[in-house]
Amino acid sequence: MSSLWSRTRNAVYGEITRTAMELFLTRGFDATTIDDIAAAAGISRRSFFRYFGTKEDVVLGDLIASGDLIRQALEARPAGEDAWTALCGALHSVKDSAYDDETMLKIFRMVHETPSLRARSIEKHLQWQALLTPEVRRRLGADPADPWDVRADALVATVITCLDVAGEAWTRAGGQVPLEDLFDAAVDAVRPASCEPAAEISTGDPG
Amino acid sequence: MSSLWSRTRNAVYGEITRTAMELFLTRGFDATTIDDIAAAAGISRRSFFRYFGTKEDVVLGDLIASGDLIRQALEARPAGEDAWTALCGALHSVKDSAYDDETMLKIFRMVHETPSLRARSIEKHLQWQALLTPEVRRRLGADPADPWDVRADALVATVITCLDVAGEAWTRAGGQVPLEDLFDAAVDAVRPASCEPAAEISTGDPG
DNA sequence: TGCCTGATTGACACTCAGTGCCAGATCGGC
DNA sequence: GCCGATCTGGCACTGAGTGTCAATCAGGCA
Repeated sequence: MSSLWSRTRNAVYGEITRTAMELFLTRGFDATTIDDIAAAAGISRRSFFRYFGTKEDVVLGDLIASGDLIRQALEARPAGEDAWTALCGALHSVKDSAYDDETMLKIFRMVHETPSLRARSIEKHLQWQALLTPEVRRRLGADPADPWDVRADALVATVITCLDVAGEAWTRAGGQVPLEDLFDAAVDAVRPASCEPAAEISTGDPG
Repeated sequence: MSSLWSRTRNAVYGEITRTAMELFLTRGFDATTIDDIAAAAGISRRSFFRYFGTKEDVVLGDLIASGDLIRQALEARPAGEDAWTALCGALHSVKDSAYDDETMLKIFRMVHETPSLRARSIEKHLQWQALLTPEVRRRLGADPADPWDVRADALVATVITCLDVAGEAWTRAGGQVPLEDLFDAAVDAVRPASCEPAAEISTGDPG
């Protein structure tokens, strides 16, 4: 039952996020203390930590949630599709709305320029990797318990890294170029279209 | 002149590293405070921070130094070589000696299991990327100021990611397989040998 | 309506990382 | 032996994050 308790909790969660993001974007991430956030949101310092483990999680909280969406998108891909194509297709489903493009650009820049945020963002991406690897292993026909088989890990990590690179270039370019295009360019630089599908389960007729 | 001042400094630096690493590996990274390290090394708490910016830097201090070695190795690669091959070759020159394999395994595991260490390790790798990208851009013939060209960034980030994946697999496998082999396997999974050299400056005779 | 249980909250105290400041010691050159 | 530069230790401070405890409040039950 998600009655008053959890509804209140969600409301407070959203309120903290809104308040904190506004402070971050105006006076900067490091210059905003948790006392500032708590005071502005009308809660106690201690309560803040009951909603967010760290200050960084306020900014990157949605990231881990979208990791699960990507996993679902990956599993929904056609069964015969090779792992690389499926992975790229699934990553295309990352649409962090909830913010307009200009705000998104500010947030990206902030994450990019703040070491602790940058690091935590990458940690989240590592969690994505753990989420996606099993399905890729399955598609590659790899033994799930074989620690020597690095193919799936390499593929997943690479594609996510391409997304990172694209995001970085997107901020550098001031959001002038669609993120998708940059992602595609990064992916194509790593594995040109001329490449035949990497490791495939088999039985596939070429084409 | 690197006379007494810097010689003493280097000696103290090494002493702190040795002492701290011993504490880390016995009682754990998080369970070791900087006061512990300072006391064991016979210096003041304040002086510790004159040698290391953070506690993590004691463990990962050599990493940033090897970044420069990789850059040199990359620049020393044959001029005609395609960027991908040159990058992989340069990465092979990462040999963190100074520790035996068993100690190395413990350190890897510690870094892997400690979030703050993991994060900082990734930050260092980002610094590697910034170091290596210019040379790769040069090899690709990219405009140094063009923020839209993501090829070099994608290539560098991918190869470094492969090294990460290999390192992770190496710890999972208990160091049973040479790190180089795992790295090669990861690289080959991303871009099979059947691929033709990605983006090349040109004029190269095939071979 | 009144009570009980469980989850939430705020307040206080605490540890620890990291920084700024200042006085004293120490080395190198003169 | 003196002087400037550098290193050192000690002190105080901010800020993140945690443990604890009493007070509060929703919901179920008689």
